Amino acid sequence: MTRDPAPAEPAPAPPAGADIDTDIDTGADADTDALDRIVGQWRRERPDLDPSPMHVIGRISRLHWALEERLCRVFGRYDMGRGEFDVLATLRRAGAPFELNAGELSGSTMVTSGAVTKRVDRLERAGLVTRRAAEGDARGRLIRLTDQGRELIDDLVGEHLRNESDLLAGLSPGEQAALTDLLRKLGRTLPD
Amino acid sequence: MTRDPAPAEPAPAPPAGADIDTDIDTGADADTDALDRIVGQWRRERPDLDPSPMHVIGRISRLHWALEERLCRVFGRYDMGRGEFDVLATLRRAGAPFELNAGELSGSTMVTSGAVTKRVDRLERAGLVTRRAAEGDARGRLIRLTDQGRELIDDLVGEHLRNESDLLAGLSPGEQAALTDLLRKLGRTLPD
DNA sequence: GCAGATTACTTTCCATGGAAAGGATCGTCA
DNA sequence: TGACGATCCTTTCCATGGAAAGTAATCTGC
Repeated sequence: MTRDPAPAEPAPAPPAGADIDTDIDTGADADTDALDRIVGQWRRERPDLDPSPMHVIGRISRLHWALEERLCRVFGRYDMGRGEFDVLATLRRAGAPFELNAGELSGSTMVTSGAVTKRVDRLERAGLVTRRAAEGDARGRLIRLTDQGRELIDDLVGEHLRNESDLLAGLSPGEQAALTDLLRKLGRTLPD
Repeated sequence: MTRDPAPAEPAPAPPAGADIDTDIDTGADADTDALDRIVGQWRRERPDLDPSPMHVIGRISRLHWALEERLCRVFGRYDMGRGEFDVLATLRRAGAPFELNAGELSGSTMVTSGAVTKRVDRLERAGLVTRRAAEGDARGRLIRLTDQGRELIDDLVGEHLRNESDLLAGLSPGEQAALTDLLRKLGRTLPD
């Protein structure tokens, strides 16, 4: 078995439109989704709490996983996982000579240095990157795309972006821009 | 070492405001962030491609992880991981008698049945849930909150929602509602 | 010029969850 | 009624990545 078919949420729960007084019509209609149901359940069970933050945070989480699943299908066609893709893409977009040290990769891909070591191990074994000591500092390791790695990521990124574009096709360009700005602002204003 | 401090993205990259012609002012200013830099790098390296979908999808991914990290701090104060929290919260919001079968938990929490088994194992060991056979169908297992589990999740959810509310405090109620609607629409219109 | 701190990466161990096989039970239909 | 397939959960094995210790090289201050 791969995945249980999910018999849907148990409780009925009310539709629940916009939960916050100021309602801005963005063109998205008020259809109910899994998060509306979850928020409705919380309203019923804990009327003393305001579950409305879940509308944003829960949807970001669910969308993340839904998108990730679809993106990884493309990576899979190239026998590649998300982690390897991130490393190749980071090296590629850094520009010639497509070489970064492990610390830069760790920072850009937001994983620990240990994870970078393992990702690079796999890519090196596949012949897509090489590792060499940095001149002048023998502690540093420079990871560089091979020609084969460069070709692969150049193909893959094209398909990846086509895929991403398809995934967003339900939103108009204006909606995509509005969403971008709201997400950027949320990221900038996160505490800590 | 816990996490390398990330020496920031290597290339400078242009500021890049809204990439899509129709620009809707949502109040978020045009400050540059990590994704603007990434998109700028791709524009420079692959001017033949349109990297703008990354503005939405990349930010959803980054925000997901940033939020997750902050949410898990609260769970950690209760010696609890994200997976256990999800199970307790799902049982709690289902309402009395706070009992669901493993399949329902699997569907609601979006993990495989195997993962549910392990999460429930841990919660059972901690005395927060019990497992019993469903009457009428000996294959089914009913997972139910104990009183202790109910008390814990009732406290924890309060803190969790306060935390989520703080995380969104940088957005006005109207912006939160607009973001909710856009995310809901994106979720509804995802291909597949 | 060298001891101790720091840096940069690797290694080891562990936690989590997916995939797929396994086991028990149930439903169906001959 | 009993065999076969479907369903529901558990088990096993594996992949991934984090935490923290380990290792080697570099820096700092004296």
